[in-house]
Amino acid sequence: MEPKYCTTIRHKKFSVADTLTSGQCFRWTEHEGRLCGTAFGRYVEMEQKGDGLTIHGADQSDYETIWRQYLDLDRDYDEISRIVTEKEPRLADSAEYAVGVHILAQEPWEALCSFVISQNNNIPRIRGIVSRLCLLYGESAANAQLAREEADGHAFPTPQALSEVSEETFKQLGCGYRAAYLTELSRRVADGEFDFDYIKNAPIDEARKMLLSLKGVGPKVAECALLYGFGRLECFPVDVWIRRAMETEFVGGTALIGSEYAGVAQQYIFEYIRRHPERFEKKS
DNA sequence: GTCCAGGATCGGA
DNA sequence: TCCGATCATGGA
Repeated sequence: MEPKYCTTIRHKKFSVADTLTSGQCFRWTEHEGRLCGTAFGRYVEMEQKGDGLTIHGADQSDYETIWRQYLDLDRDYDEISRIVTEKEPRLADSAEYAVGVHILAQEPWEALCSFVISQNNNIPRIRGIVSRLCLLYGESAANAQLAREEADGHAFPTPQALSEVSEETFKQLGCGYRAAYLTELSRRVADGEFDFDYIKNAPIDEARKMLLSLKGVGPKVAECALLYGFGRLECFPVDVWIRRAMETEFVGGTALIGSEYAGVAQQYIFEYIRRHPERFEKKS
């Protein structure tokens, strides 16, 4: 597929596969070693060999204006790893393990909506729901015909598009009790009640308060949306897995919470758990 | 059949 | 303020 853009990754430990399959977003699929999907209206396939990254379907302009920021390639994660480990030495294993995972700069609406769907749900099922929403209500990317899975070639639906979907339809698509949340959420956002650019730059507690005013958005979903969709790296989402880790590995709390890169540390912990689930299985 | 998942809401103490 | 029940759904 043309065009394609090749670059050398500065942060050599970066892993595009680990980053895109780390539970931050629910859209990318892997085919023959390529990560395939649509963001910002463009369908691309990403391929990494060592520190070489090829983005099939993107030209230099796309790279500079979209993918470089989306993958957070200009940030020094070695330095962040050092900073968070210094603040919390018990994190050293996780940080070393997961330093290849960057925090994605997703579109705010997609992150917010995806994590409303994620509540009390599991990742495969979340991915299925998101995929169906994209296929049915998301616009086709310009080169969507190249997509290996049809839904991968569709953008995440806009708030306007979802505001026209009935609650009953959301249920039929497997959203369960979250259907009512999606209905109200997309209507309020489509009505312009939320200025995402304002939330992006607002004082963090004000940003939290605004998101928490949405039905279906509690503390965890708000933190995820802020971290993955609004670029607020200090946010620290606590799900059942992180809670278990706090009860075993980080007894007594951690100085990380509230610090500048708490969200990155959280992602390192999550990644560590994800790769060693047997160490964190639910206690009976 | 039971338990669980990147939880939030609600009513009652 | 805090706590338990409840909320759909599909996989283990």
